[in-house]
Amino acid sequence: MKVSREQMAENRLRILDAASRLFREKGFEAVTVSEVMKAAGLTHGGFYGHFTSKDDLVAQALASTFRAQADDTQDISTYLDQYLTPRHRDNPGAGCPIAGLSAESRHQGTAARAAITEGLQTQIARMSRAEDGDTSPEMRRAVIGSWAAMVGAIILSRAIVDPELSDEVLRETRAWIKAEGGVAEAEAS
Amino acid sequence: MKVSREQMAENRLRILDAASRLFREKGFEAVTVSEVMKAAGLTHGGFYGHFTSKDDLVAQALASTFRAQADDTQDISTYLDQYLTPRHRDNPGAGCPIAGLSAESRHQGTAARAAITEGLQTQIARMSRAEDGDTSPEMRRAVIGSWAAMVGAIILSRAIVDPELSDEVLRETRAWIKAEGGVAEAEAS
DNA sequence: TGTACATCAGTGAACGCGCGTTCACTGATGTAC
DNA sequence: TGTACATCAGTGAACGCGCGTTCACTGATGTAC
Repeated sequence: MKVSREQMAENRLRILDAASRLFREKGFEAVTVSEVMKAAGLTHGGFYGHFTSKDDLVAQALASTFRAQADDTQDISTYLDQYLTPRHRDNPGAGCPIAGLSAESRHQGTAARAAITEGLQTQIARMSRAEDGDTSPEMRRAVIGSWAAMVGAIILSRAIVDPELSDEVLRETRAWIKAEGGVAEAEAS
Repeated sequence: MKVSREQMAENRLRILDAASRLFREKGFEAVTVSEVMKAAGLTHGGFYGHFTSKDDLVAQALASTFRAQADDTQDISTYLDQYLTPRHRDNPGAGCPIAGLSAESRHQGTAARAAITEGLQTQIARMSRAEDGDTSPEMRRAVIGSWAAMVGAIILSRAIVDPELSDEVLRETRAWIKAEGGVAEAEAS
């Protein structure tokens, strides 16, 4: 049955949110169109009224997730402490889409990879900007290096079965970034 | 037709090598059993004479890859220079299995995840050992942090479509690790 | 404002395809004598 | 050493299943009068 225009717009958002969470939890390929629609409270047949294909959903869900993430501007040093935690590691569905999906995006379509690239670009640019609005090369370098270490540590900690080693990777990477060449240090200089 | 025992052992190795390369290139799920067997010069039907399932192949291919990698003991500082390069980024099939597959291993079976965990464990232990055979906590921390940054940088550089930003991530992460808290520094202390 | 009707968002059965897996068969291997 | 035969690695057609996608249908929406 037909629904109102507002209802349809809300359904579309619910599909995107469900897809974003499921993709981060289980990966693009393991999630089915039916599963996404069911999680959004709909049946699979209506999917193609909102999106042209599963590839299209992947790309739009990524873009939508980055849009949502860009809104909550974070203090960089508290961001690190929230990022490299068992809580983030154990909740990929609500976690960072770069950590959860950038590796798999390599095997996805052009639009999905473009969305990931753009998300990374804006994230790096945003984190590199100091409080006075300037961006020094040292700052940008520290952001890129720290960011690579953060994403890598979450990915490794999720891959590791042994809980002790997994915790150690998070803890030691966090300490290493902070002590040795973190963003705060580049900020201060 | 039946083949000799040596021929069969060689075929098994060819299947494992082809699988290892294809998995790193295209991911576990995108590679089919038929594709692996064809790359090994065989037909798909014979597959189940060597492995009990595709999951079994995934686990055994990973274990075999780590065994091969453990042999070539590397000097750590030259390892970094070889690792964070466009060459490595552009040749995942011959590249580091951790960088290529650890993110996807989360969605694989128990045996595959155990193989990844063990591979990581031995790699960290091997890299943490100084020339005199000792392992200091500082050394281990620097290895874990550097290693997370290296894996993260390769994954990000492969996800990024823009070649300039991709190169920058490799270059700046390499410089950041070296300058700010790399393994060499912990070695020297 | 009330009514008649065209529109169209959502439903659920059905389709085609490719995948992992199975199996009857083939013919070279390697063993028993 | 030579021969007869049981074994079994590899072949390729076939199977079942789940996936993405399509489509005829339903019935609430919202517009024309």
